[in-house]
Amino acid sequence: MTLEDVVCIVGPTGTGKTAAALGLAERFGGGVINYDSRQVYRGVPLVTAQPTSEEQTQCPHWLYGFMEPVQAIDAGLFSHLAESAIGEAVQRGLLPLLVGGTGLYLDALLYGLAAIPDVPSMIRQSIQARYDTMGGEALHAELQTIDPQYAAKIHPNDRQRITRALEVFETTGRVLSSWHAEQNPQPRFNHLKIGLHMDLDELTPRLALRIDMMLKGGAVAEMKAAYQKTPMPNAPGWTGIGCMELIEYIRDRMTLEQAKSLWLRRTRAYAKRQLTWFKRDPEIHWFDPADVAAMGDLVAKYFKR
RNA sequence: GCUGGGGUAGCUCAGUCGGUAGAGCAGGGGACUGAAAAUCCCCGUGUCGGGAGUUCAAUUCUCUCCCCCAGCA
Repeated sequence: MTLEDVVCIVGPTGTGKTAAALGLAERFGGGVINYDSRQVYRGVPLVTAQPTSEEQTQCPHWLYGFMEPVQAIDAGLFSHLAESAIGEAVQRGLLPLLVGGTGLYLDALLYGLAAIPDVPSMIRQSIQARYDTMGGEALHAELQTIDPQYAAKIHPNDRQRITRALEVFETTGRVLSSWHAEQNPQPRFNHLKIGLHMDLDELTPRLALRIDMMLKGGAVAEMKAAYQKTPMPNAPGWTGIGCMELIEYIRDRMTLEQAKSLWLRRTRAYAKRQLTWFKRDPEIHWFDPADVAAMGDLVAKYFKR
């Protein structure tokens, strides 16, 4: 069985991935599939920088704004959904263009995940509770005895990874590093990664400008309406940068100025983490974000289209 | 003008019973295998407002000057 061709557009937030994707879609007859963990949520298209409805009419789009804010998404669910979206696009004769910023989701999709079953919420909750009462040191020490290999890789303060490792062990009776070891790293698609490169100094003013544009475009009203429908500050859909700050403002816990400056700082820090993540990926071909023609030439050459 | 509180890292501040100083945030670097726009790790020399005095030694005590804040005039 031959692998499907897919183009992945990567890079930090705010570099113009949407524009590049639309350019490539036009040239090759493509369909855009989202791999951004926050743009899947309904009700906040502006704040999460989803493609506008105008942009979405230019070619078919998948996986934008379809989840309810109370629903949680994770790499496994995403990978599953994206796989079928790719299938649909191919069936329609379109070149799938994966666009987004969640590196983990892209890896999960391209290389697959270990077949770890879902963790029952009872188990998750009890481990969370133990972390709260006993602390990271104690649970890390516990992990050290059951899975020294994985424990060595993570820090006692890393609550998320420690509790994940323990809950997987409790659920499956197997240790996380053994699950990971059985994975085969074969790609599941014939993929080409195109990176839009921009360093932080250049990106920062663009991010600030984008926040201003979002606010001018009605971001507060959008968030207010969405929050009224789902008035839970901790809903999974509200964990995106921008949402959290605007909710604080809406709930009168912050001035708009405070919300704005926090929003920018966190966006910038996020962009930096993305840069770090993508920087180490040798598969990525880096481009000037504006040079869509050069990206297209590489796509043409690589896939002989 | 008077009284009180301040002037310490880019910002907000802690501290030194006298032996030249440290947190949070910001910033820089990094990790990342089912919460990932998450979670986490590493990196801190700065005329301790200026000047003078006491002292072996002052950012720390004293005096003085400058600046900020609050209150009183």
